[in-house]
Amino acid sequence: MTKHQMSQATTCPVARSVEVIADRWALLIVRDAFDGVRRFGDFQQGLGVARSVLANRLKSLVEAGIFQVQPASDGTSYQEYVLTPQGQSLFPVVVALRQWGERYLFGPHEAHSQLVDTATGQPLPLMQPVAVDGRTIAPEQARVNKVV
Amino acid sequence: MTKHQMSQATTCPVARSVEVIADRWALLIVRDAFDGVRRFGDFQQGLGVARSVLANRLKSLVEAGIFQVQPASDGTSYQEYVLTPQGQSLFPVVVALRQWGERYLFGPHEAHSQLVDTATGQPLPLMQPVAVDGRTIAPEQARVNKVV
DNA sequence: CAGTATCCCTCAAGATACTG
DNA sequence: CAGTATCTTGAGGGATACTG
Repeated sequence: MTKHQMSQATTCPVARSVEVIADRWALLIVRDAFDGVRRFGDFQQGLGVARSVLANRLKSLVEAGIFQVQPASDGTSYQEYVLTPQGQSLFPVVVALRQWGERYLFGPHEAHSQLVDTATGQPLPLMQPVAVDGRTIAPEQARVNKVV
Repeated sequence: MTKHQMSQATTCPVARSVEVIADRWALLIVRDAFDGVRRFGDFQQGLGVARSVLANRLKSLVEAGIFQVQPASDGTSYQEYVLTPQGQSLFPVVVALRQWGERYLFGPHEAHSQLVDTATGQPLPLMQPVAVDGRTIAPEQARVNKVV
């Protein structure tokens, strides 16, 4: 089954999301965007990705509605890549990945980058599980892919 | 920069998580596991993935500590692949991907699979944002990748 | 049924050089 | 600086056949 056939067929939102953003670079580009990066060169330097690859990914992400291109804010004639509302809605995905990584992929005393509240400047531990209607839901209480 | 070099260098939890699970199949395998799938053949049939690919992915996921292999519960001599606690902790990631997909990758009347509360049998809309210390946090209030 | 082994092939990724 | 064009390489994925 090809990717395209799959995207036509699947009724699973997880699968569709995976097709769009679950690749090596897309999520890191989005992460950097949340950190304020907007320019091609800054993405490129920060990620260490080949220019051609970055150009392709950004194009895909624009087509997917995650980024939009707009004139540079500093008056130069270049472009900026900024998250659309749809792209900003990926925040919980990035946070969930971050929380999981912090918890399982680092040693107890190993340093890692942290989430910071831009209002207070304080680090946000952010270790609460996803909440449903004000209560916490554990994996055992739900089935992820039940078709109804 | 190779993948391995990257895994040694990065202090970003998002990047480490991406290395482990952000590929085309891994997250779908985890999704199916949350839906109760445990056997090789069931994963294979459900995903439509090549056997060899599935075997590789499952091996990687076991090595990463996301799945563990255990004797089949039905008395046959085969194995079952079940999520470890670390693997179950990917629940928020899968849910976040699901929510985003539901919201942006489906038409208003297009059917999709849903999350179901196994206790009540009711579908869970699950559209609340990630909570921090009991309050809701919006993307604008935080930086994802600030190193502190 | 549950994998493993093999072959083939496509595409993603990197490097480099070039253009506006 | 911000891309585009081109080439090469290698890993990932599919199909098939084989084994316990």
